[in-house]
Amino acid sequence: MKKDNTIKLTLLDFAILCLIQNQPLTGYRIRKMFEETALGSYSSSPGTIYPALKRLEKFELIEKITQENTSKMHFKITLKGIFNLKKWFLKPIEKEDVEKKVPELLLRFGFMETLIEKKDRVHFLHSFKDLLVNYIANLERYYQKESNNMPLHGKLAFQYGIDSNITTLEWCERSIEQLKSN
Amino acid sequence: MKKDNTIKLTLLDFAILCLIQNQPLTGYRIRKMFEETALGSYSSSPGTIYPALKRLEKFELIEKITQENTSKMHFKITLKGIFNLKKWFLKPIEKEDVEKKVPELLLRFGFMETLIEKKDRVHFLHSFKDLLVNYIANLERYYQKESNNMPLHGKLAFQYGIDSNITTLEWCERSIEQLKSN
DNA sequence: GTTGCCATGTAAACTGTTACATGATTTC
DNA sequence: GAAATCATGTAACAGTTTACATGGCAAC
Repeated sequence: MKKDNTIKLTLLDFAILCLIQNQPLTGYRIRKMFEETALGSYSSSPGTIYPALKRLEKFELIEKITQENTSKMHFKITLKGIFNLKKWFLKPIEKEDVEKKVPELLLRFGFMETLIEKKDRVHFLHSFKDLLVNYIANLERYYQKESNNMPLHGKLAFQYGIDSNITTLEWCERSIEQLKSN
Repeated sequence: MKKDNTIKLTLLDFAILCLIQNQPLTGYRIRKMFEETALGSYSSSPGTIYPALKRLEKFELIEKITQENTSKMHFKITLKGIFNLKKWFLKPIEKEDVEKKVPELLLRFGFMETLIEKKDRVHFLHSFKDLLVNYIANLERYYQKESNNMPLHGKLAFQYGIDSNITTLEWCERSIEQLKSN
């Protein structure tokens, strides 16, 4: 019996689980995915990936398998891995996520399609949207009050923050429509 | 005589230098700035800030001073610190910065106003813009070719990447105008 | 006079970076 | 047969997180 069964995983760990949720991959393939695809923001160096795979294996979230034809070693997600991935996908979105962890939210959304029901995926976007509306209002309120004391570059950088959150909000709205009409 | 006079600094180190470039601050004030202002993406925990201050002091980029009236200890940027900050502000923007390090570029832009001449600040934005145009074209080319093989969520997440880069591009263009008319 | 904020730190555990190292397989 | 790519790792180092720890000062 374990005292603490909560497993603490990094964003990279989840990204790896996402990648292999549908098909087993070799460590090298995983590295190349991070290096060459749109997932480029995650480290692909061997000193990061191999220790991460070891970690995930230790937690029994992935397992080594050997494919008959090629005899090469692949990593496959386990049931426990699927369970943890699902839990992560469905975790309620917090204020803090919207303010500081948008890339993580996008990773979750981008890979939840096969494991999560449509109504929960739509709910994810609605929740994301609602928090964004609130956050943008706060940013605009702050800007109204403080912008006269800000230097030009400060103002522009702050404006960038508002702009990019509005873009995210509009993306949420369009994505909700896309999901509904699907 | 030192063999290697290149000082390797983290993004947090630069953020601290940015904050104190105009007025000395206590360690606590610096922490609060990261915690409460728009700079919230940088860690504000004491275990991060105080070691960073020690690091910067070791490199002689900041120094401790005591203000007469309050007798409290403040950190002040040194000439060497100013020099390194300026060098960082003026570093040419690379392809990789635009693809993976936009927050760093925004930090540089947001705090370069007092130390960098206007023509160089405009050049920064132009260079940023040009690299974005190219990156967005690549993303769109990729999307055109691959989107039919992508699952819905993959497409939407990828579209988010395109959208947010277009927003950044438009922000660059507007900011160039703002700088010019100033 | 106690609650809360100002203020500064340390220690352990963990993650990630960089560089090194090795060997198999594929391609020209 | 050489070069490039596939493939898997290790070691040293640096930075971050989390938790712990302490004490002064101000406000109510």
